[in-house]
Amino acid sequence: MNLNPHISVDCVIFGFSEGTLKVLLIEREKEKGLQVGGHKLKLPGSLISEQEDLDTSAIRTLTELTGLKNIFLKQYSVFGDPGRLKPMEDLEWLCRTSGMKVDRVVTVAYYSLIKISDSVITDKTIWHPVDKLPELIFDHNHIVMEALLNLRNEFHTKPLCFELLPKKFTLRQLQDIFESILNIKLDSRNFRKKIRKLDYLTELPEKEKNVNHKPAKLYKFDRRRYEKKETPLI
Amino acid sequence: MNLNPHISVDCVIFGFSEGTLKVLLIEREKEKGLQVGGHKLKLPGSLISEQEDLDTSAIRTLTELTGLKNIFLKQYSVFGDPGRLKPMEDLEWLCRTSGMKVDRVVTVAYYSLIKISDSVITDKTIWHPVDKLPELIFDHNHIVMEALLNLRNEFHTKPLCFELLPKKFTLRQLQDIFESILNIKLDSRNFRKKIRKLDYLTELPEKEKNVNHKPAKLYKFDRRRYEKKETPLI
DNA sequence: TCAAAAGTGTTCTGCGTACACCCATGG
DNA sequence: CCATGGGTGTACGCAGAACACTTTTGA
Repeated sequence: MNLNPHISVDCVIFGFSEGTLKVLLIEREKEKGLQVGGHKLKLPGSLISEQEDLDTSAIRTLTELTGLKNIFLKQYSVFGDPGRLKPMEDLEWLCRTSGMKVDRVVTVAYYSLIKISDSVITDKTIWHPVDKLPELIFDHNHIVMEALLNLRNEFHTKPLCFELLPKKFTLRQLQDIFESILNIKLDSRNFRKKIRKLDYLTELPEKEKNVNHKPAKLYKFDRRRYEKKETPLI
Repeated sequence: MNLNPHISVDCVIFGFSEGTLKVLLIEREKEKGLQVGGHKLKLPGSLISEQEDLDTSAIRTLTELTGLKNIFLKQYSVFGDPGRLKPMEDLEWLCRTSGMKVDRVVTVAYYSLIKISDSVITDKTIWHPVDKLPELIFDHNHIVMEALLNLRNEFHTKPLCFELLPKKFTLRQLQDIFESILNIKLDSRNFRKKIRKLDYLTELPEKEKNVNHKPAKLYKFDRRRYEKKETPLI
């Protein structure tokens, strides 16, 4: 496969567990003989290949590096500052691993939001809380922060929350997700009132089990019905 | 100036006159000896130069090709389909004019919205109504349509409308702009009620002149006050 | 019987919407 | 005095926000 050493793709994969939003990072291989930057983390991404569309490159790269499949990636920005491939040791690492003389790279950035529990990922990957990221290589911290802004915007209008829930879920779980991703508090009476009006959320004839409090009803998201109207959720 | 033959920028400049939304296009030079595609139109754009940031490249390119200065350009998407440089005669034209062996180009797209009357533009440029564009080179028709979607979205939340109005304007002018860009009808009583609540729109002690009907009051947009709150306009 | 979370209804306020008439000017 | 567009107010319905108590379960 022919790489194009001028353009890359990077994927910011958000996930949700234990009430916090996380990003999927990759441990850059520790290299002997090079002290600096040995253990840095990076986003899954790579140079694109010559005959591939950008979106396809992003999807393939993500699968190769993390094991994730069938993920919808949204392109949200491009980063092309001629000085973005700093510090020097990061650039050297890139030249070594790609086997190409790399100079300036414009990167096309994608993001997605997935359920951590479902995802089968390789052992080089790490889910790291977004709110206290270490220093990543190149401008990847910046790329993550921009993705987060985009995610929050989309969250209001698209049914992203259901990506994070099991098929059957309680309204409390749904509310928790809104609260922590958007970093707000919601009144549960008002929240439920609003939810009840959405005809694409259907109540199941089942309840939670084995909880030591009143068991909650289970609901599911009916994507068919949702597609018909494009109404903001919250 | 060193060109990078792998990455380009393209600018979709929208303008408004005679009640319709227009795009700024450039006549590709008619070339003798080449029948095909002689008179095609294109967006202002070009390959980026090696040491320049993407945004800077876009601004510079726009000025060079159209004469427009001090325009805020918003990056909204990237187009990188390996087959986008079709048809063949368009690609040949690009190689000839850039003097480079060009193969695949990923283009970063920007858009903006300006007042046509103000703009000093060179004589190779043409303002063309968006709703009946001819066939442009490469995938530029597609790039324009994507820009239009983004423009309409932004129009609700950002004070873009004032870019299209003179410093002093009437509420009718403002309403006309909303109606035609968003392609909707507004009730003028309700529209004015809403506008009156915005404290960053200030009434001037002046009126329209030389109209053969009741002259309208003039208003101005107070950007200072607007910056303090980021409220959607409509 | 206790702890813990589920579940429910009312009131108030502000916003969007529908709708019809008089006013000031130039010709 | 007429044509033209400027300018205004009211009433209704819906949605968001504030707010407290009862219910069901497992331990």
